[in-house]
Amino acid sequence: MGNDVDRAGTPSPLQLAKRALPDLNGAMLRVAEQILANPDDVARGSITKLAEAAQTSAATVTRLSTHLGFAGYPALRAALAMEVGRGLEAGWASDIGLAIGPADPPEQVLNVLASTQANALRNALASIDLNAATRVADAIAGARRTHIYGEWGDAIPARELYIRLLRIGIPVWFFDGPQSAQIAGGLLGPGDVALVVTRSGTDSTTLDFVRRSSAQGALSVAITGVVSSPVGELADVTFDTGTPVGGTWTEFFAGRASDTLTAGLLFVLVAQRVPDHLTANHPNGPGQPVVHPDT
Amino acid sequence: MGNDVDRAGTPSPLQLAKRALPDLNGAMLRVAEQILANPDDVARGSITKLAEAAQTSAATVTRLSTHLGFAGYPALRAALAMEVGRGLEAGWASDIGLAIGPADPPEQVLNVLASTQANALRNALASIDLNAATRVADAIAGARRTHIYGEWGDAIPARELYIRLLRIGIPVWFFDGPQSAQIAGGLLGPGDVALVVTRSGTDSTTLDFVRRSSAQGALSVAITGVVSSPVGELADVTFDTGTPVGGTWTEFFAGRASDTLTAGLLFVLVAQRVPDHLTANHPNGPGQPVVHPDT
DNA sequence: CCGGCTTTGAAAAAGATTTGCACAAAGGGT
DNA sequence: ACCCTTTGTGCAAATCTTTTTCAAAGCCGG
Repeated sequence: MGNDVDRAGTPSPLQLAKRALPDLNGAMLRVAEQILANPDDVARGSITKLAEAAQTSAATVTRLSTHLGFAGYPALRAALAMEVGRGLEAGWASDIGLAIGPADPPEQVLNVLASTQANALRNALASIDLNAATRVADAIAGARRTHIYGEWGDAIPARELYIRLLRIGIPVWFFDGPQSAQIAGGLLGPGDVALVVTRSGTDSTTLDFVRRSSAQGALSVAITGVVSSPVGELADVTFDTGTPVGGTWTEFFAGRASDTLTAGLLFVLVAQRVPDHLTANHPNGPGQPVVHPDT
Repeated sequence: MGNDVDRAGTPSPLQLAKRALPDLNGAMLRVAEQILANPDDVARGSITKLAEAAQTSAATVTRLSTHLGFAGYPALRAALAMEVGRGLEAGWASDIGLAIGPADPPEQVLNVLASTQANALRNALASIDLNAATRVADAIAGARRTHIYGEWGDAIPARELYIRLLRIGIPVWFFDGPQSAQIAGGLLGPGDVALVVTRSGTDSTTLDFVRRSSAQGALSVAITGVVSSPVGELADVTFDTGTPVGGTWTEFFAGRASDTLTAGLLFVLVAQRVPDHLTANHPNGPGQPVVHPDT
């Protein structure tokens, strides 16, 4: 997924300029230096602005552009703008690891929350086992019963998945709490699915539910941040959401985001396997999305 | 709302175009669709190429550019190029308009889900009014009662905020359903806070709750995707989460992500205002996060 | 000091972008 | 039904940007 970015069409103007630097002198050198000094302004401005900044004529800028291998100045500028955009994205998501403190200003809190979660999404993208997801979606789509279990905060993505599946006609139930774990586990049988969300993978009642479900012959599925945790040993399928557990705010929000993404993927895959008549007559109209915005 | 802009740097042309889509028709609509369809080509081409592709004149393209809030076509093109660059860096397509189809392979589903939500986070980053967030956090931290209301899918971020605030000792309750709307609204008084999550901003029972709460003198707060909706008129504070409502899967997931981010921000700001003794003795240890990972 | 070579900027030419204007279509009030 | 305002559109002129052309200026080995 995330690889291959580099040779995606346009070459990097900054690298080209830097590499050409030793071979340049005079006016062209000044232009190249301007580009390297503040690519952001160059990407937004015109050729005359750049020429003035480099104390030369527009003709020289055009010459440098073709010298670097571009079709002309507009081509260089476009490539430059894209590279600047890449830099923005990279810088934006690199705030991770930054903890939120009690005295941080709102602006920083929001920034860290957003970038942390975006980064968590990217990690999840690389970590989620798609074959397993396909297998689980098949199982849920064909199951007599699907029971979803999640405690406290883990109930958030669990419940979200529950109401979404419910909406498209899947025989699904949501449970939490120790008594529920016993009852819900006992009700399942072969061909059924038991799905739990547990960030730490160690919650005892959640493990109890998994154990009972497996004993009844159901397929047990866990969404967790720690594959090597007890739930990873017990469950038939364990999803690594790509974000390990941690004690800081940032890790905590990141974990929730990645769990939610995993649950969202499972929902879409199940929805794709549901007969049209169950999903077609929603307010969005047939042919349109298989899910109502309210879900 | 006037604050934003700075945090996000250049505004996202794709997002702006998509948002303006419903208000457009004829030639301008065709231009906007072209931009959304292949931003990559547009970022590299000239105004006349785009005009031809949209079967219109260059003048119309200029008009659309200014209509979207840019200084002119070059400004739009530069911003577009940067956004395309961001997408390249992140390893996913910058296609905001991409929808999930019933037959898409799991790999693509996951990719679109993740990229859509990441984009939504960035949009939320630019849209959320931090002054309003500070004001609401102050109100919740000092309120006698805080009531949170959300129906169906909107209950997900609402309930998440509820259990988090509950965990740190805030006198908070969660409600949904018509009867609850009446009762919960009537219980509030001056100095209290009524907070609703409503993606569309039009749900009648949610509006009922807001109306009753305001009548009792409570501060009413709405997290929504449509500021110009009924709830935007009624509520004292309305948060624009940066993702408008829409009927496609991608817009739907994006909306949830941006609402959740907004709710997360509010939680952190409230937690910062809570006395240490309520948050210090958690398993994470004092000095460390104010919230337990389970929350 | 001279001729060939390269580099450079000025200016013309070509192209891109904006603006002014007239016209046509759509909606609203009488 | 009529007129009037409003809005959107394309054409064409005007402005700005970009490329190309061309001559002048600097450099270097004879």
